Amino acid sequence: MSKGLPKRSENYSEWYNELVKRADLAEHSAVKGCMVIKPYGYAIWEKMQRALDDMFKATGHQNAYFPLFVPKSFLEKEEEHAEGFAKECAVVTHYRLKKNPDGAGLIVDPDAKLEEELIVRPTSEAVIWNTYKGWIQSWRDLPLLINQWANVVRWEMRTRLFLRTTEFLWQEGHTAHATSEEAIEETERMLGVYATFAEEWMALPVLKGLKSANERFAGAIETYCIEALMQDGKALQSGTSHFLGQNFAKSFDVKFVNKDNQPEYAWATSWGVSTRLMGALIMAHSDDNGLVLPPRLAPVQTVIVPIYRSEEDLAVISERINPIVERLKSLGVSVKYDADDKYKPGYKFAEYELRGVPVRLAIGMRDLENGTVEVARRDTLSKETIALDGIEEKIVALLDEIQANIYQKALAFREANTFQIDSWDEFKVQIEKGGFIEAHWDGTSETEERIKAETKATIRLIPLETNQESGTCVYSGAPSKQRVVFARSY
RNA sequence: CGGGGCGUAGCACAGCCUGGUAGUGCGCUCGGUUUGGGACCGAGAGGUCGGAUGUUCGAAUCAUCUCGCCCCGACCA
Repeated sequence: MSKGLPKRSENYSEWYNELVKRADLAEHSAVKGCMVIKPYGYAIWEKMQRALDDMFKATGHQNAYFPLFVPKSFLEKEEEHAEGFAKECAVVTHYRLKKNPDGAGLIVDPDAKLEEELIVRPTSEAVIWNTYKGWIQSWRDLPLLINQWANVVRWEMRTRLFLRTTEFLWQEGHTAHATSEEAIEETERMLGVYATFAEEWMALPVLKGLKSANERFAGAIETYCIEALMQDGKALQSGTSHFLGQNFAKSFDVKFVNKDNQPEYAWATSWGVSTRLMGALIMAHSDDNGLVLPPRLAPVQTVIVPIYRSEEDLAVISERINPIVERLKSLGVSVKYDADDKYKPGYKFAEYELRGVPVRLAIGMRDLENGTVEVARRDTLSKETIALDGIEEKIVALLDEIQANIYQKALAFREANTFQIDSWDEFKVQIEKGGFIEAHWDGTSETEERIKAETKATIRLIPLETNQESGTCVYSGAPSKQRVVFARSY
């Protein structure tokens, strides 16, 4: 048992906040709304980055880097885009400080006012499409498939560690294509990459779909998304992929000459996932004892704790364990042998549990005599004593089993918390309990807004793969062609 | 922006109402005993009480102002 971690059932958000801090993932910084990602949390993010980056490269993308600052005039060019982000921009107005002539410290030098304000990027469409103007002339320059790993700033009113911070880390893909069809194909391809990553690496089942017009990215023709269900019954948008049409090409005058020697505007996509995925990972799997990490993203997949009374005992145990550590490493398992004398085994057990290490081995003199080892798995909290011989292969198999089990558990949770609702009364009752609600919707923004105003539920997505099933809108009673997914969300 | 809370040792907090030697737990240092689910004993080190001003013989404590952070809302691709 971990000391004093709040219970999910009693106060979910306090549980989340405490867990993030206690598991050493992140902490609040001295700067409002901004967090410090600590080494253990960053190690998980790095594993996510690595896996995603490999997937981007495998689908033909290259990394590049664009400026942190966006001149205000660039941001203004795409009107909807500008309007969508205007309310949450950090603005640089000066470039110099000076000694305070009236006292101690520094003041902003009034003589150092910028001619044009710079916006700290909330996203990079503007600066990137301004750049693409110089890169794209001919159909031969297309498709242009670029990704950037970066930080962005969105001045949200209220923040939460990982889920919504003023500054956050993400990747943003920005591609340019010769045809609408190609761009849509790209948009859908990257949504698929995100879904695959969520399911295979994060062990997080996600729904794929389209956003309604209200929820669409500012400046997009169509926004695709993946949505996951958290343990408190709220939805979390975990990734988005946008078909931007020719909006940005027109705003930034990015034209190419096609094979018929005719000028055309390029077609665009953008897609991103952020450190918010860390929040999804934490909330989807963890329990009242702490973090539960899927093995594929765990910085330490297996920890080995020796139990000993004397230095001599430890030497004997280490002699037996060291080759096992080497063998595990050669099998690609990230393993830590924790022979640190500073803490007792009980402390270590609790600590590794809190940090979500998938597999823990404990071995003492008693085991050495019996040729056994105690194997504890984090996902089920179960322990068993098994033969030490051949332990390496068993661990490799066990890690796979845990990865699959965590996914199945999350999937079962989502299925148990997905409801088809056909009456407004039932809708209002169910939304209080949480979960995904599949209901008919008449397709109008007005209805969507009224539902939101009355229940705080939003349309999370319009499913991509769905049985076309006609019905009547759960709110207005007007005809509907398919069910959409409602939920309260983060 | 509204509501609430907090700012005192590295961390978590008490003390404030009723002004008078700045405390407790964890952590840290040293010594010893311990080690199969967060060990114990002993001895130590460590604080401009967020900041400013005022009241007072005297302010962590009272008053005024101010800065900052957190939580709940509103907001949010």
